[in-house]
Amino acid sequence: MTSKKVTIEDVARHAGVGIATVSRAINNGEGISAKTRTRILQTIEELSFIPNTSAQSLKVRLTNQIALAVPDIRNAIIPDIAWAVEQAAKAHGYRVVQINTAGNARAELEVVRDIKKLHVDGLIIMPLAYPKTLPELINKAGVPISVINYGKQLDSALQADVVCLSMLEGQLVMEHLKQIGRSRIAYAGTQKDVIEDRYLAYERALDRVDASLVYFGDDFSLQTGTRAADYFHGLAHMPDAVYAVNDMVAIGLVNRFKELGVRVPEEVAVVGVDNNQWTTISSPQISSVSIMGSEVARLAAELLLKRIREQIIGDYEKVQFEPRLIVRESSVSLKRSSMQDN
Amino acid sequence: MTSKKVTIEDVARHAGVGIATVSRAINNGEGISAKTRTRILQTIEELSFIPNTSAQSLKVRLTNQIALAVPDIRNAIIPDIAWAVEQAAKAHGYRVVQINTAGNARAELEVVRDIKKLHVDGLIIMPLAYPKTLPELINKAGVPISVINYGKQLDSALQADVVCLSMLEGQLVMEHLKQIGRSRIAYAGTQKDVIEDRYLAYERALDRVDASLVYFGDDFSLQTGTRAADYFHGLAHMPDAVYAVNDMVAIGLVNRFKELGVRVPEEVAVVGVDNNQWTTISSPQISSVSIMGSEVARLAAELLLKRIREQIIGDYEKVQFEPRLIVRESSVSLKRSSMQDN
DNA sequence: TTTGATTTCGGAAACGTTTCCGGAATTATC
DNA sequence: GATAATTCCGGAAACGTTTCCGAAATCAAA
Repeated sequence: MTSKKVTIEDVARHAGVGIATVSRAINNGEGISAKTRTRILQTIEELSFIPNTSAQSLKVRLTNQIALAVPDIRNAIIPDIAWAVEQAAKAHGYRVVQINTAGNARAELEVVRDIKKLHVDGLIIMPLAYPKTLPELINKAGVPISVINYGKQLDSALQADVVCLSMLEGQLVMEHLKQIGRSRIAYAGTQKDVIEDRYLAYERALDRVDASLVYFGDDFSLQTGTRAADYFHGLAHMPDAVYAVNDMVAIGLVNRFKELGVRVPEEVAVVGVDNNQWTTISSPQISSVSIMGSEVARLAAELLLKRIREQIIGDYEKVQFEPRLIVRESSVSLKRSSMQDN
Repeated sequence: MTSKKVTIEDVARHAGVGIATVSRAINNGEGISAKTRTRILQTIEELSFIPNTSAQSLKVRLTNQIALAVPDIRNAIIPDIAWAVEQAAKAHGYRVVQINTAGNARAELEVVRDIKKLHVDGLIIMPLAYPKTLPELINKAGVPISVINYGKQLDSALQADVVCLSMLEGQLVMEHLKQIGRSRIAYAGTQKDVIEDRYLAYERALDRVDASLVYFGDDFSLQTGTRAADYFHGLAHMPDAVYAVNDMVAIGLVNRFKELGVRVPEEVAVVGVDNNQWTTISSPQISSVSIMGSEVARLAAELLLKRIREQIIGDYEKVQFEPRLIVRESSVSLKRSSMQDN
């Protein structure tokens, strides 16, 4: 709209140099004297020249963009993750293109299969559905990939950097609930294979699973928590504790229990996972496990960017963070609340 | 990594045609027979050829990308907005690059000033700081822009599509509070010029403003609400209602009031703005104003994409959505709660 | 000064597309 | 079956950079 496009050639002509020299000036290249550089920089300023990114990308085969594929930016800790990734990327001069897979298996496959179409130098993916062929596609993607993994144990031969929790969240929760003397422990979450490890930890912690104490909803929403509470409340013999797959569900549970006149934590203890900001706002405050979303995301981004920058192939990093249990009112009654395990 | 790059020339050679013809096949171009097209498409499949986006962009001057600049993806309704924009963009074959301005005036200016560097066909910006020179920069950006406006009345000559609320949120809240008989109405928010219109509505609704009833915090967080509650509670003469700039602040307020033994809504009514999902989870549930984030965002995206597609210049749309007040427990005691104004 | 070593610079060839334009092949018309 | 009208196709010129390579200019050493 504003006038005609000004190119590197215009700059060269104005400054009385060759285009190669202008290019060198732009990219802090070698072999250019200080004085011509400043002169060129100055005429660039005057003409308000902006290098054409497409032409640059075409030549250098790098776009300075990475893709971030998450299930749904609206959920739980994902905004934190998106934020952390964007910050890290920006610090390295990279832009982030957002992709929501809706936790849809096909969408997850598609994004890695078609990653080449996306015009990016790398991909950070946080899977939810973990479709069978995902690892295979990752291995042949031809583009550096970092995986943010909250769901499921992955093949250690996966050709991608993987950052995850140590998968001990569930164990932490279950140990805590047993330790405070609960014996009829229920589970509330989504389909068992969605965040598999959270559910598997539940099974592992019990001698035998009472199927009536397991509630699988459609998602991780507040509503799932609400429905789970209704379900448990309708049972002939209610649980005395619920391990919720995340804080949203935990809050939904607690809230509905309150409405139903069930006392938390006296009659039912509830513990969530994520340790999001609402845990301290809910009443009672929610015991939860901190899963360090920002740290995990930042590291995933750093690893990816390093791999891109240094053109590393192979030698993939597998990093685990340790979750921390934060005990609050929903699992321990007031006098002991707000203390924190280590 | 996987083999050498396969280009349009390889496809042409394999299919025994010219590259121009391959290009036509890719782009559903005119002047190509059905049979050669299918043949070419087939060899494209065989060679798993992917057109180089940079080369295309260089030639066509379009990148199929738009930028979305928001204050902070972690806050309030912004995830909803990001989601809606991404969905709309995807439906039109566009990708979204995320930018967080942190509500920082410099960052907001920078993103529109340097939009050309961003490699995008258009920009959706949701300002927060509204720096003085922003409109001027928008006018000379040279790239289509949609503004998602929640903060402040904008010059109607602004050369951008603008989607916003009708700015009646504040008025709705104030009318409601007066109607339920409150007279000492307080305001809790951020600096008055940040979401200016929300505060201005407060002033407009009152004959005179009692400065002691206005609390300006640092942000819209739960903490700001908590601190505001402490502040109001410390007053010699407490307010009997608080209009909170958003739900986060409202929830922070309600929660702290509860801890301080102040009864909501009997002693103090609290109303927020945003109508986010936590309003119904909080206890008491929060009366709030729905600001239709998703609808606003979707429309902003559609307008932008249309402008890009049809290369429209000028003739800018200014659309307003009407907010709706949702009355819940934090402003009206239980028996009358959960009803809904129109 | 001359010579040689070292900087600094410019021309031109990519990079992988799209698209204009002219020519070849096909179809329609008589 | 010849000609005209159409359709289909290919060559080649962009698009705006980066970078190789050789030439020119500068500097150091003799």
